[in-house]
Amino acid sequence: MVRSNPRAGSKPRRPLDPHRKPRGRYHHGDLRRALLEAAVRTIDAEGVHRLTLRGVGATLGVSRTALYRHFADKSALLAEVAREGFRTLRLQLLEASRAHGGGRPGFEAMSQAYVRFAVGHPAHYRVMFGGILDADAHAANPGLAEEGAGAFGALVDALVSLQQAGLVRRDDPVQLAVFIWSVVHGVSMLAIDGRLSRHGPVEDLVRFAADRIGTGIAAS
Amino acid sequence: MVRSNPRAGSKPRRPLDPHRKPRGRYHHGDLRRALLEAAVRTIDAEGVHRLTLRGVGATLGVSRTALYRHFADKSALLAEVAREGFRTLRLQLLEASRAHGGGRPGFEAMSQAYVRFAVGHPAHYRVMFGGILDADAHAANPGLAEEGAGAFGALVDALVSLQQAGLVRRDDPVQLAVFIWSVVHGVSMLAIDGRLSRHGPVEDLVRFAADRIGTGIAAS
DNA sequence: ACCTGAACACCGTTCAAGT
DNA sequence: ACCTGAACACCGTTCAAGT
Repeated sequence: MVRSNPRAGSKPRRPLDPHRKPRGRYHHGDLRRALLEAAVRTIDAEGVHRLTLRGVGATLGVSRTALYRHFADKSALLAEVAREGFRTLRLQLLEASRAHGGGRPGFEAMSQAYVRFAVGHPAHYRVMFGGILDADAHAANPGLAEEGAGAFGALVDALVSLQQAGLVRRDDPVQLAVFIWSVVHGVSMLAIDGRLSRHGPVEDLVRFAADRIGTGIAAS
Repeated sequence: MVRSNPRAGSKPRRPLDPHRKPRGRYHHGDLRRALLEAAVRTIDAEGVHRLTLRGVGATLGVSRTALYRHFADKSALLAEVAREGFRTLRLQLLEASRAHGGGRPGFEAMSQAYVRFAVGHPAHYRVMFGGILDADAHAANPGLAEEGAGAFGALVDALVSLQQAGLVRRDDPVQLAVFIWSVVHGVSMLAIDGRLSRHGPVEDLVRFAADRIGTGIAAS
């Protein structure tokens, strides 16, 4: 996969797809965007620990240090990947909720959408939640926490609606949301780890969980 | 933290604690054991991504390749760390169950014990569940899956007891256990990530979750 | 502004050699 | 058996230099 004879040929760099470079001498239309997308692609295909800056550079036909014009370091790249992940997740949760109206069906649809996002983008999800980003990375990218809070907020809002409809007990909606979040997060993580493969389709487990939770948090 | 001037001095290796070497010319009483413990220590103190083979070697006053006598590679070391983690987790679950008898109190005690283990050994827990180990690592260490199944089995057994006592609805106990597992795993992961720090003590969330689940899975 | 190549200080892993 | 030092093929990051 990698040339085994270092510094041998003269300049056989730039492995693939030079058509990626739009025009202009040597800059992309939007290197930053391209970097982000390439990172997500290799992360989802091969896992975070396989992502190398030199690799994404090569994929884009760009030097391995070009990235530093757009991100402080590797960690900043990953933080941005996570931020966009939270944004996408929030949009998909809202869409699921909208498409199914409120009530129990809407609640289960959101749960399914959450787990579907995680299972559909396992490595992306892991960058968001897998402890890959440290405190410094969070501090350097305030938008990350914001988007994370936004995704969580979608859950809280849905719960509040259910409470107003008299479908859910009037506990603190934040505590309720944290509980629900734990469940879908737990299912997602176990599914991503392949630990649920012996136990039938994940959708079935999500449905079962949503039913049991529904009973557990129903208004009395 | 690391000497910045490479290959300068003659042999200022062996940074700390030569008293660690028992006797004999140059082997430990049990290098394998020492390696495992040193790995867990630095993992819990600094995180998995900070664990280097050269580092644990130096900590033990041993060459950086000595490890290869006891483990195939870094991944095999981590797999063994995970295996021991599952073993400890299972023992702590059983102990919590035993100490509180069956019933709801025993169930909540197990839940608390699970999350306590995770929060008490965050990086260790992440090696077990964080997707650090790939399929090859699992294939190379069959005991890992066994211990994982053992820990899960403790949960299933507890659920079966609750069913027999008429306290839990008679769904498939494995499906019930997977659901419960998702909840405690989700709480653990979010707690480890520091995402619950704004929402009060984790114990409170676990108690709340156990209550709501208890209602949700109660025998009708 | 944006990009490059060379250099630096790390890694994990292999291997011939020592006892 | 168990351990070592040197070497190899990688990393992320910095920096002077190019356009």
